[in-house]
Amino acid sequence: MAKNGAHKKAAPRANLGRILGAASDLFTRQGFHGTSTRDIAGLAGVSLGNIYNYFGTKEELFVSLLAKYEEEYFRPDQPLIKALASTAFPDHIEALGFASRETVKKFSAYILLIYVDVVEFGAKHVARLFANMRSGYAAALKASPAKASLKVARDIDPVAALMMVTWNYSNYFIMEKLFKVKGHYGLADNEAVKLFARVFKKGILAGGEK
Amino acid sequence: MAKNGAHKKAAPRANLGRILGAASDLFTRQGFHGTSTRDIAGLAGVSLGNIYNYFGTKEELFVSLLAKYEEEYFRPDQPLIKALASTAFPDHIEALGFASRETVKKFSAYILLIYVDVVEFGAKHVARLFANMRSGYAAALKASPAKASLKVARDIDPVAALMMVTWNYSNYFIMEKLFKVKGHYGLADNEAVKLFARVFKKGILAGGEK
DNA sequence: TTTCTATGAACGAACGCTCGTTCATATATG
DNA sequence: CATATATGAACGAGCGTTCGTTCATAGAAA
Repeated sequence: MAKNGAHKKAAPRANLGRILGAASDLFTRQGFHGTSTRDIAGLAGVSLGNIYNYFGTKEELFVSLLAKYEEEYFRPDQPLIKALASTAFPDHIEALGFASRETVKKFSAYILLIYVDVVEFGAKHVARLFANMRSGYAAALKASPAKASLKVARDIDPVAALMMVTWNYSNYFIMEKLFKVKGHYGLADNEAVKLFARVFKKGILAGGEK
Repeated sequence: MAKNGAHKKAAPRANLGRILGAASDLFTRQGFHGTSTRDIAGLAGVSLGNIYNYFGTKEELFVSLLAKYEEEYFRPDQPLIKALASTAFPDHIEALGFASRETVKKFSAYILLIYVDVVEFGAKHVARLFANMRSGYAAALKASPAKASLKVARDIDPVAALMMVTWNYSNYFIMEKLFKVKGHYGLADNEAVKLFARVFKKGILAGGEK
């Protein structure tokens, strides 16, 4: 950071990161309209007016936050993206479970901001994300090392099955994390991951035991 | 020195319902902090001050709304509650799917208000709802007409399986309805219900075909 | 019946405060 | 110098809430 020598000097645009961090903290805890620009400036340790050197409006700041997280979320090295690309679906379903858990933990702020957008903006800024959801999963499956079509039952669409598994896991951990319930199934995380994988592989009905 | 009021003749406490209805509309569209008491009074066709004849504070109005919906949601004649009580789990898994769809449609306002609470109040008012979730499903299963333990594979906890099925369906339709994506799996509602039931019964892997 | 009193829903101006945003100004860098 | 960054007072609009008041109605008293 300090590429300049002995003299004290703030890194250029250092306050940008502080503003984004403070806004993320507050928006995720009190929502958009429940957070004031003075709150953000105060937590960031920055003057009120300085926020407007970086963002035209409060909503623009919110949108920038969403964009920043989105960019990070979909990078190939992030847990769920990596798992979707490398997992031999429908083998190793558990791997998708653990990747979902890691992702929800790592990106809980992002997920909460998406909920904020749904609640306070009618999903205005995130609708695009969900509109083409299926094609992302289809691409992941196509690039997958295993031939899913061979191992998935012939009467099941592999893409839909992959989405079902992934979202089941994600929603489970979202409920744990965001709704602040610990073990709402009465199970530890690993046990829940194993249970879901067991059901997804062979079904609930007796006769499908391993 | 007051003005002459234009009083409408109406049933006593008739405005209570109008206030609750307007608040529900607005809170679900703009969130709690994004909705002003003047907005609510205006939409309800009621004076600003009159709101405070019924509710001590704006937050109290919000909490009353949540309580009203909760009471209605858990009545025995509501679709999902009825389905959980009467369905012979794990038979007729589809019935849980259709009941979930009906419930999400009928109670979309309630569900959105729960999200509002999560986003703007840190789940303060709804945490209790989720804390003892498992016991509700366990009770439903106990009162179920079929002996679930006989038909569920021996290595699967029937209560957890019932929760998994129900929440999978609910979360699917919540995403359809609240996030405003139509057919995010690329399937019509009935097809999605059938697909999920198929997977839950016999699993994804080849060899479990019907 | 008529008259009086008590009740509480309804009103909306007003209060004190906070909101998002702007702007004149200051400072430091290059 | 010019440029980028920072400050916080100031602005006007809007906020949740309060409060003095009006008035339709109900019941008691005559």
